Amino acid sequence: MLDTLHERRRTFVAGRDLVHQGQSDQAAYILASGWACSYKLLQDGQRQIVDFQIPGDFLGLRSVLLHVSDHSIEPVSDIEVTEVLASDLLDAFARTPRLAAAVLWAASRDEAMVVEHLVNLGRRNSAERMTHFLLELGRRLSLVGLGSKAGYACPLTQYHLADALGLSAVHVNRVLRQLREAGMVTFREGFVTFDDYDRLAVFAQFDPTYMDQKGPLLA
Amino acid sequence: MLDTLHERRRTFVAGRDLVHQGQSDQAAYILASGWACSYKLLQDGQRQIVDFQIPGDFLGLRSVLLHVSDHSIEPVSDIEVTEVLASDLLDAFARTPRLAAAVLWAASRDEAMVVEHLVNLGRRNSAERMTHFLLELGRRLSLVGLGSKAGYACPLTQYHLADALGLSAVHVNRVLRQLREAGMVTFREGFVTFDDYDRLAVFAQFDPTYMDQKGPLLA
DNA sequence: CGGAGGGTTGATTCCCCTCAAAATCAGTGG
DNA sequence: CCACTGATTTTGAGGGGAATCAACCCTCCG
Repeated sequence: MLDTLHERRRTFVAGRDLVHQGQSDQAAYILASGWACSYKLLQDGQRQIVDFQIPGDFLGLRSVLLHVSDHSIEPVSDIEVTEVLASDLLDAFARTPRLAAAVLWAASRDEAMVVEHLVNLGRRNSAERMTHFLLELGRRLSLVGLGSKAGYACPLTQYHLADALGLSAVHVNRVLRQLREAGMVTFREGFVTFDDYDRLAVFAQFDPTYMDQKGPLLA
Repeated sequence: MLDTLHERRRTFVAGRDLVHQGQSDQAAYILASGWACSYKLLQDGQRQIVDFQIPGDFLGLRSVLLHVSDHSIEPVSDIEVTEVLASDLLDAFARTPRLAAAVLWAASRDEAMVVEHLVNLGRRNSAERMTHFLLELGRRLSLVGLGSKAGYACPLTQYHLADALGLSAVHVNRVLRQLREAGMVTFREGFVTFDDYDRLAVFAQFDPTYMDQKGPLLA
């Protein structure tokens, strides 16, 4: 069923937005390779990154369901996606209720992720926040074979981290140094290396149950 | 269709959790009267309130869809709810695809709300954050006839505000005083009064488009 | 070879936290 | 009717974490 949806394959270059805040009648995409991020801009130019998307993730699902996009999406690296037209998706829901249930499950999982980010911003200090973020990303990448408890390749800049964690880029740099010198985690030259995974997990109170869902409910 | 789901009516007293983090196979509820809040606890005892629910809102939808609850729900005041059993909801999805689409839309709207809270925590200072929060609540209450641009009744304590906004209760108190003395908004004795709505909206960069959705897409 | 993007470091400032103590208020039982 | 208790709000003093401002470095690339 899903295969019939995989329509057009497209590529986008790093830095040029796929979706703009306020845009309507948008298509959704499934990310085939590369990384992207979804973010919101404030009027004064500040931005908050809501989440990063890695291969296998949906892009812009909420934009389709709400008819209008409340956020922008930027490719972090060059990316390949397969486009899913809104109309096709809706038709598929009507013909295959279980697909709707599956998408509902996926949307809930996304929301659980955003909720955990909210906790991260609201109640953890900068070092815990950074650690939790890097661990979460590692776990997600592991699930699709792109990482392990040793580490992973990571195309993000320190500016990306700052905008995701609600910190300044300068402070991100200091926190990374602190974590590196403490022998906990190293972020350098496009790679994240976990120097002491277990200590990191305790330090950040990292409890991954919110991302390890059993899969869609059996309707 | 929805009416057949409205099963048991139940009441809960303020302060005693309806749903516990980690609980599985939970029912969902529709809030008939009173206020509730969903929150997550950290191991060190801090808590982050994710959202408040007001009459008409769904409670615990995500818990049902994910089989297990990643958050707790506490009644802020005494509340009345109607219980919706998970099994009934799933049956209804199978029989009425449009209902699934509608619930998917509702879930997306909830997520948009959480995303805005994320921006609030990440990129606004305490006064802007407070203002934005009070405006959002006012708008939501207005939609169900419980508020206006003049203000609304609000059962929250300053501790609730602190846990929702990622601040300390002491600082919440100072911010409220500051806003009151600036002639912008008054939070007192269970009432929020907007003293200068337009100035507040500009100050907090409050753009309510993320909550004014047109309704479920027509499948 | 100049420029842009990204990373690093220091000095200073300030927002918000923590600790501490009162004041106010609602409920409760004697 | 009042003493007592606990929850909530208020205010002050002091400290610290992160922001801001300002350089400087490096690498890559047209």
